[in-house]
Amino acid sequence: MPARVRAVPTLDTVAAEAGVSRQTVSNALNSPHLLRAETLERVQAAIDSLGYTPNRAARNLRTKASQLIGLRLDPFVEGSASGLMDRFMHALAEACRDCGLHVLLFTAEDHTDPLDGYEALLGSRAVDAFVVTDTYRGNPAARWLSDRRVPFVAFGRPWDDSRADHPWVDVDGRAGVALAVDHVVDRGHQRVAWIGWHKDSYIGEDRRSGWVQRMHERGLATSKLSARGDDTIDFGRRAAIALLEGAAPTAFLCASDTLAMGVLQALRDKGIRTGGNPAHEVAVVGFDDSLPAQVTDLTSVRQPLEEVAVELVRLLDERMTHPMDEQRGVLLTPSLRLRSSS
Amino acid sequence: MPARVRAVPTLDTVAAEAGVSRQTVSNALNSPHLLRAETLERVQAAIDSLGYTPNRAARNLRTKASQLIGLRLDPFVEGSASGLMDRFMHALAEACRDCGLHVLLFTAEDHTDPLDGYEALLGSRAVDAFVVTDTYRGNPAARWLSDRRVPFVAFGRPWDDSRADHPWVDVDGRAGVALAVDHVVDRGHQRVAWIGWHKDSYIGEDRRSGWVQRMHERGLATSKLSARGDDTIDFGRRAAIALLEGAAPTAFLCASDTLAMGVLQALRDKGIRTGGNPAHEVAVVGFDDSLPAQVTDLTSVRQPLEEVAVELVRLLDERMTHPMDEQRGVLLTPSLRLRSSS
DNA sequence: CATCATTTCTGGAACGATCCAGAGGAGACC
DNA sequence: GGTCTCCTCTGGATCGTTCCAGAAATGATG
Repeated sequence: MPARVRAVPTLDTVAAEAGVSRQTVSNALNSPHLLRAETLERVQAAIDSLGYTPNRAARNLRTKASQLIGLRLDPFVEGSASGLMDRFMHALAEACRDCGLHVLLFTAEDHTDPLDGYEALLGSRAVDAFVVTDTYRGNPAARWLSDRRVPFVAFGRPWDDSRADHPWVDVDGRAGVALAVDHVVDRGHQRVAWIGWHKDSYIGEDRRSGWVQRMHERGLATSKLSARGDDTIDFGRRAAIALLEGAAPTAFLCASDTLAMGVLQALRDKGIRTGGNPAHEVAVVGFDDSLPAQVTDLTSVRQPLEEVAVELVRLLDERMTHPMDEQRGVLLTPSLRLRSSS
Repeated sequence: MPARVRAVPTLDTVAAEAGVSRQTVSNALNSPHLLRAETLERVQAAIDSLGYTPNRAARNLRTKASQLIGLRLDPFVEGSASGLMDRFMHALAEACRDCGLHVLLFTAEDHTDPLDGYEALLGSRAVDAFVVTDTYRGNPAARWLSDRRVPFVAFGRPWDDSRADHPWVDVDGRAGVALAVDHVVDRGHQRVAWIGWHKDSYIGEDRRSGWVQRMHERGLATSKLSARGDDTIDFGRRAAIALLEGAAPTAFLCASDTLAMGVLQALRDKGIRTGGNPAHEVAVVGFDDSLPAQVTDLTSVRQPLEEVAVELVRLLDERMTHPMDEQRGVLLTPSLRLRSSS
């Protein structure tokens, strides 16, 4: 004798229990205002007593929507990753929950193809929209998705595509670095150096411009105080040494925590103390507030990823409900996490 | 005049194009061996020319499966997180791809409730199974899911539940620490200390047992060489100082990179060099190979998360296709990432 | 009371796939 | 030729929901 298994309740089960029609139960869930208060109550009771939950697949089929947001994970680059993705995914999942959405992760089979993976999910209608994050060096996916009228939102500005008209959210790196300049200058530092990335990095130049602009606004010179190179600890170290032997800055602002780690090493090797007092300490500020920054007590510019996620989902939601509306980008301001390195 | 939109192709569209029935197209995709070679080719051509992709929602409805694996993200704990989650999610997404599965992220509304979120996804049949990761202190979710016969696999042993019979994958922390013992002892260290977590942590005691056991196997004493406390940098620092003033170890093995960071700080403060030579250097080994470890050049035990993910998905896949089979746990061995701290 | 508008509820059709039972045809064997 | 088997292919039913058009009940109005 087979075990008696209680069948999973459906709309019809609930309808029978409540003594109404299938459609009325559906309305109780999706448009409760259409029901008489007394009926609604009865249906609710039936739903509760049976423990009914609508079947997602059936709903998806009928409404042609999956309530899923696709997020492509690109290969984890050991060491260079600042660990932001972890925090970002948490924030995104949390933001999605409030709209009844969920995040679906996928990866490319061919990581060198920036479009791989999107088409399959789209064709099978497995996701309603995408969040595109890999915008560090231009973003082919953005244009491709745009051309196909696929709903998506980018984390990162379309630096290299002035025609782009998709919604995006980004963090104002320039403003973040300006904060850092103010911070060290307020503490009395005057020779404030910049260690950043190569000139072809849009993000790098944006952050650097915050340093240049704010330094000039504060009446300070920037010449001979700047270095550009790879995003490695080693470059940070070498750049710091070279600068110390040249213009002898008392503060270093870096385009990344990685570079800042190099600066800290250089200072330690040279026996120079770090801290905020320009008289006998050198200040160091990083960017991203990564785990290493937190651990080494490094002051760092922190991206408001939680806000970013909320804005991304808000834009997506608007895009999906009112596809017509013009949407512009959203620029959020980072904050400075003060620690003992400055 | 509305824009002419090419309708999304369905099975019927393809069937008409290929001059066969709907079911034949379905078979071409799911059971190609049932078709005559010539027919298969014709159907394939039709599929390609129309750019047909099966609709996921319809398939899910009919087959009562979503091909989605649920993964609950618990709140991101600033600082204490070792950043493993990032690498793990990548590995999991990648492993899922090879089985035609995808990862669906979700979060709890009430983070203190270890079961929150599971029921809703299960009731709506939005996911087929779960991967449960938060097994650091017992795991109520495992038993709850087990009782409901929900397919799931745990990353982490069921330490506290001997009756548990669900499949799991874990990393052999004891073996990892034993590797570390061998490493430093091979370099000539004899007084090798352990800095770990409180006694009530199963994982902590497991790792510690690797130290105790292997030390004794190598004929070395462990008494007065051990400290247990919170998983903080500060405790690591204080424990190291206390030990140095007592049994004066020349090597420190730590239950986490966080603790190891504290040890490194203590050594630096005391002007003691780190490295592998017991004559004039103190060796330090961490656990998890986190970003800070990589950045500070700390030798660390590295969990094989990529293998873990593959095994998890393999077990899930087996569980879903042969629900009857008994399944046991899988224990994977970590490796030692050698760096300059030892 | 008759009429009409409004609110409330109903049941058939549809979404796009797979399950299943069976039809049709080719070949084997007596 | 007849019968039986095996290989291919077909079409109706079905999964559980929402859309839609219209029916029934209710209330307002002359």
